[in-house]
Amino acid sequence: MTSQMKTTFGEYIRFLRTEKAFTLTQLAAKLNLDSANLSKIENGKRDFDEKRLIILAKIFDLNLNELRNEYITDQIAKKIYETNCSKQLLELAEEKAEYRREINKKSKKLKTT
Amino acid sequence: MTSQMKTTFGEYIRFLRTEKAFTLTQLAAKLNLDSANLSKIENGKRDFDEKRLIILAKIFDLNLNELRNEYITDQIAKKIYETNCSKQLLELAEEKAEYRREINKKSKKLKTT
DNA sequence: ATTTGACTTGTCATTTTTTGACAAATTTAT
DNA sequence: ATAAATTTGTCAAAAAATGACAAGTCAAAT
Repeated sequence: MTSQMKTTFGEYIRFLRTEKAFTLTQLAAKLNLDSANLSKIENGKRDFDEKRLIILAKIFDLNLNELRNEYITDQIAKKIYETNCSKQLLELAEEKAEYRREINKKSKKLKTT
Repeated sequence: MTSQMKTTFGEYIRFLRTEKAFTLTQLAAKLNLDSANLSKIENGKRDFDEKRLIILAKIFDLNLNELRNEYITDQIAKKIYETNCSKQLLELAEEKAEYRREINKKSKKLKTT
């Protein structure tokens, strides 16, 4: 499995966990989480808290940035899925994101002036 | 201004409002909203509640589906912007959304079996 | 210069959503 | 059959979003 795979983040955690033959309870403890809730996370019934990415990276010796990429792409995928956003609309969304970046640039300039 | 423009949803509402020469107070009343909060919405400091899309469409005589598209692309753009998601990662996100759709299809099949 | 109207900003209580925790049920492996 | 692992349901607590109102700025009109 490469660092960028097309699964949910929950499934990815499960993959990492089973690969190292941890039980839910074991991994949950490391993550300072209840095993029941970790189960829900792996099954996509709850979100993994972004704050725990750091420790998750440490546990499995992963590059934090790559892990974060896994995470944010999952977050956005979830939103795309939930909103039933077509590819065409997604392109528009990307342009709108670009527009937001432009606005931000400009407002930063104003602040320093 | 076409139905699909590259602005924020807040700016779009402001455009619609000023086009019809409504004051914040007037439009807010129609939307059953406080004018102060509508101001925040237009200035991107609060989100527009999806539930109000229906009435917004009525007020400005817009196609609800197109308006909804404006809305969801804005929502996703916001997420892309906030997470600093690159175009490359966005493609991955789209694939992951596709994956979620696949999963969903399969789970529906199981239910009917 | 004061008043008026439109808009913005800050704050806070309320509501809604998310999370953590625990108990109970189900599944899996031995 | 038993034990361990996992899943599911529930509920209180924490966190985030929303509604409401007061106080502020700003511009135009008087």
